[in-house]
Amino acid sequence: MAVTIKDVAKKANVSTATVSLSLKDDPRIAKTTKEKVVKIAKQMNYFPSNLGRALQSSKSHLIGYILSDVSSSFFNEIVQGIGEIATDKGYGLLVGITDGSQEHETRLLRLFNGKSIDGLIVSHWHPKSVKSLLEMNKGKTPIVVCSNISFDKTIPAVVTDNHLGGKLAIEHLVGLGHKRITYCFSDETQSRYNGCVEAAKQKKIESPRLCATEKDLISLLKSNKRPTAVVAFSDIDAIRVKHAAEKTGLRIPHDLSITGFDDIWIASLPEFSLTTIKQPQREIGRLAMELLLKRMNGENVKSRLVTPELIIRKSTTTLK
Amino acid sequence: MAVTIKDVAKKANVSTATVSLSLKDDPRIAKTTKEKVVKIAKQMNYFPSNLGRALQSSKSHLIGYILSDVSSSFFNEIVQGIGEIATDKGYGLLVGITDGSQEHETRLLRLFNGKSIDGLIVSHWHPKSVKSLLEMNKGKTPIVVCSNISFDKTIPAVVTDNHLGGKLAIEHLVGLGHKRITYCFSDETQSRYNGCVEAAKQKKIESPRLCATEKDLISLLKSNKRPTAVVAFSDIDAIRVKHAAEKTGLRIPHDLSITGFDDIWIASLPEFSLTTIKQPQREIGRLAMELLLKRMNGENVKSRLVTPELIIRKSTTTLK
DNA sequence: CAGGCTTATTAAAACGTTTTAATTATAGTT
DNA sequence: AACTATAATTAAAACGTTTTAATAAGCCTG
Repeated sequence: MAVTIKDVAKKANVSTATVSLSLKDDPRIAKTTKEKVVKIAKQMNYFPSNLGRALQSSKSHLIGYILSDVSSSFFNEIVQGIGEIATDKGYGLLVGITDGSQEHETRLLRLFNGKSIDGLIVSHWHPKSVKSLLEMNKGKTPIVVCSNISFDKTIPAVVTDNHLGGKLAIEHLVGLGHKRITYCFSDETQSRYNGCVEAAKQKKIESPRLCATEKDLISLLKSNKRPTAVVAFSDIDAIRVKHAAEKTGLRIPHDLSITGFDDIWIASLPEFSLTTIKQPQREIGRLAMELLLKRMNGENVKSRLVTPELIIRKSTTTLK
Repeated sequence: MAVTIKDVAKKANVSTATVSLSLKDDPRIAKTTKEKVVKIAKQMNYFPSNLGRALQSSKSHLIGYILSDVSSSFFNEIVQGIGEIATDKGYGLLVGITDGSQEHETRLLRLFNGKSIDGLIVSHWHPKSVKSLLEMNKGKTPIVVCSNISFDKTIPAVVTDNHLGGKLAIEHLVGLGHKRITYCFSDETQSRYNGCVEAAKQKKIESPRLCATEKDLISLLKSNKRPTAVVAFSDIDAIRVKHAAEKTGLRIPHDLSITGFDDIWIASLPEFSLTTIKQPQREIGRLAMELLLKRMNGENVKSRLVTPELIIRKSTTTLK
């Protein structure tokens, strides 16, 4: 089918070894033959098959990325960041999207293993997969976690400084005069929430209370000691908060200030104009890939915290 | 490193051929040995390397997907559809995101070629790539186009029936009493717009006029023969239209009805509540992958039109 | 000009599979 | 017991590379 190194060798009247060496400009072979071979190879439109190469070097030049079903644009940007660096360095990016179920994920892991990937980036994993992930990592397939806390201290992660993010949100709100603040909704890792708590302590306001569901929030908003501001876990959550507030007749930001997290694109639409803590998504992806490349290169790398940034829009205002 | 077929063969005291055959349950080899081999293989945690396999069969079990920089969630869903089927059938999904530039795209194509992909799905391409794409397709790498008209009649495409989509929008609006309708903004392939034109003719209203920019739209809206409804090319465009209308003091849907296209997730938010023509994104992805599989299997397949659906929300209303 | 260095090239093995054709073992007939 | 048919197993080649160690060719040097 495709033209192989043998074809080139035959045409050039040399051995395949000579072709191989010539093509990587090895000093051992004579300049004149090198030129001849290179010319012929180009002429025949020869490209080395990665299959042969991979087999021989046991390097597939493939890296895997696992994320779970996400419709939000957040991970889109991350994939793009990873892909940029990967393509740049000649790596193919194998993406696997799980639905979060374990079977799906094991299947994916198997598939990746079968493809002999050289490295793996994960943004999501099932608790039951941890053992096999750890095994891969011990073996020949280094792993880095992207935009999530790591499942094991030996696996480096690239993640936003969520603690700082939480602090930024609280400091902003306190600066506007808010003293009673609620945190919505979930925060599995607690780090954003913890940042809020710490900042609240520093600013000497009462610790933000956690609110897990819309229903809880609504009854809270109807009570007479209702919060004047909400820190939401994400922009999506912020929108949920907005809807809940509006349902109880509260106006944003007049009656309730809201901050989001992420700065996904809709946050800037006038309908929301969300004050939010921006994460540099694309950069996170690029960084994760760069770290992985280093690990694949045998270097020892540390986790990286990336700095979030407060974006002030119109969903927060001074307390009257 | 990893356990190979030879290791298994040695341990089981048989040849590699026997192992290979046993593992695929070939009738030629005796039940008892088969069982022994399978047990040992499982025990040693042996998985055949796809590299060796691919080399020998010249099938990499990898398929490529090329899309251009998209932040919208639209293609996210498509990737997911493709990925579902691919993983299901044991194929790895190699995704390449281009920025639309030709260099980037040729680089990607090279990369994919090097990885010996078995098939390719494209949602976007640069005109200059057409030649190499056609070459691949002639060769051993079938191509299908996904969610875009095909660049060549020999390449099957999976795409929404845009013409019908346009018609649905117009028919809905005419049903509400609208007679003067504008189409915003772009429509490279014209098929949605053409659908509108045809429906307008059938319904005997004046042909919708095309409006290319916000500026044009705003002056149109300010004129005394302003449209009472707008058909937007996409949901994103619909939002742009909404913003432009609001800028001129018009209220949606009272003063202006708007229809979108796609039904991306934000369309259903109360802030927009967009009447729109829904495309089954995930389904499109799955279909594209299925078609590709067939082509890879040597079957001859035809392009597929998928049927869009009118979703009525609150951005359209009867003409007073 | 025999022996010793370089320099340039190549044969052959290796990577992990699958597959074809050949070999060996087993059982079944006379 | 000799032969054949059948069943079970395997040796070896092939896929496309890279790399190591060996060979060949050329040039000095004494």
